[in-house]
Amino acid sequence: MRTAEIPDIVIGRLPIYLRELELLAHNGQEVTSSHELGERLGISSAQIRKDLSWFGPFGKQGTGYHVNYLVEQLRKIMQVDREWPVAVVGAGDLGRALARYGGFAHRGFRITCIFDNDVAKIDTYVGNLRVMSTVDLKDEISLRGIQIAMVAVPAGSAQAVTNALVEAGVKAILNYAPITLSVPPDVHVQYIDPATHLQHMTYYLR
Amino acid sequence: MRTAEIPDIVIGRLPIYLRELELLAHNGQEVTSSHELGERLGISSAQIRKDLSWFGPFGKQGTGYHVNYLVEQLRKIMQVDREWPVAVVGAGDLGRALARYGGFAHRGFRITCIFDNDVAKIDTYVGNLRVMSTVDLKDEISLRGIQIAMVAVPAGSAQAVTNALVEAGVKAILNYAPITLSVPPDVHVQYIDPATHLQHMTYYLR
DNA sequence: TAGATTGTTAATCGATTAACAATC
DNA sequence: TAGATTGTTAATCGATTAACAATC
Repeated sequence: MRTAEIPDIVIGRLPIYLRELELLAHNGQEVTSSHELGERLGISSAQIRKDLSWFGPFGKQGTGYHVNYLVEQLRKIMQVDREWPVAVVGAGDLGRALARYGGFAHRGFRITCIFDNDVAKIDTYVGNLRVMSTVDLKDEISLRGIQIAMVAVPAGSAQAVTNALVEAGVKAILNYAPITLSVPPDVHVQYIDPATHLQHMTYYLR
Repeated sequence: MRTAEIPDIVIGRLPIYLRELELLAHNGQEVTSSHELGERLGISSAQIRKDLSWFGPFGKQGTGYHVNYLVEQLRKIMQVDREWPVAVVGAGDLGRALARYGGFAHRGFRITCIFDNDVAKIDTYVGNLRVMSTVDLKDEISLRGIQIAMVAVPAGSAQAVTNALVEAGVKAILNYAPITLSVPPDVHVQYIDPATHLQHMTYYLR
């Protein structure tokens, strides 16, 4: 049962738990505990148990959690027990790096198309992907039923690109442009802006 | 006065405020209000006023905030009223994209060196920067007094790279490797992992 | 002046932690 | 059994919001 009242801050920690559990599984570890997981992630064991308990009892008293089982359950919960097609908009350095990044394949995602508005880039290839014109963005994305997109265009074009994505039916946007996007309430946006992250830390430097 | 008790969650919003104010300034707007800013950022006006009030009174009743003045103040608070040298570790697609990214220059940062352990990459150039061997990482970074680094290496090397950075005196790390790092308490880490961000959103997709 | 908006307080809301019975 | 660890409750802690006097 997916209850709507689960806090978003809890949802945001699930991928971190999953990633660490996958690492444990990769190392051949079969069982772990909230204490061990918390230790490795810098999170309290109580918080991990509380977060998981929103979704069901996954552990055994005295024993802990079976790593593979918990991985499987978390993948189901986050719906990454499948492969989501993802569109990249922008075929600059960043867009091309994202399109070629090997880290998506085993985590539920596949980049299936890339767009740019620069005629010098259209019809060039990034790996196996032919760069398409943003003119065709809306048709291609809605035709393919793509729900997830990564925006890697300059700040000045990001809102227009976002509007086109939303019109095409995209419901989740990972935005690399250094700008806050305006989207309808049913569209999710996550922000990645390295300068913003760095500025968060410079506050603490002496 | 920089009081230690200011919540980190407040600090994390300051760069967002700054970014939006810089955009307003760029558009030639001279005055704004907590209401307008909140509207644009999807944050309540009360929260913006409360956040800013940790650092001083910056506005005028009835009028709001002078954009340029608030930009200036926020830059001082976050210490980005200067230029921080930043090291990039990893000269793969991502590391090179970061080293060439034009978005740092006006936000307080300059990439001043890039490292890789691949002999095929060492001594090649990324823009003006010569790729240096990770063998020299510790000496170069401590010699130059660099306090900020971005880690763009595979997950398997990220902790070792981090240890070297910490030994060299780095106090702020922006980590692109999909792994939770272990660092001393005086070292700050921010995480950017696109797959994690995407997984956060797939939970909500239907 | 009248209208607008700040800075701040107190109230509300939500998240984290501590503690422990249940039980493997 | 004895030791360990979960799942859950209640208490604590912290963050957000509402409201408004002050004042531009």
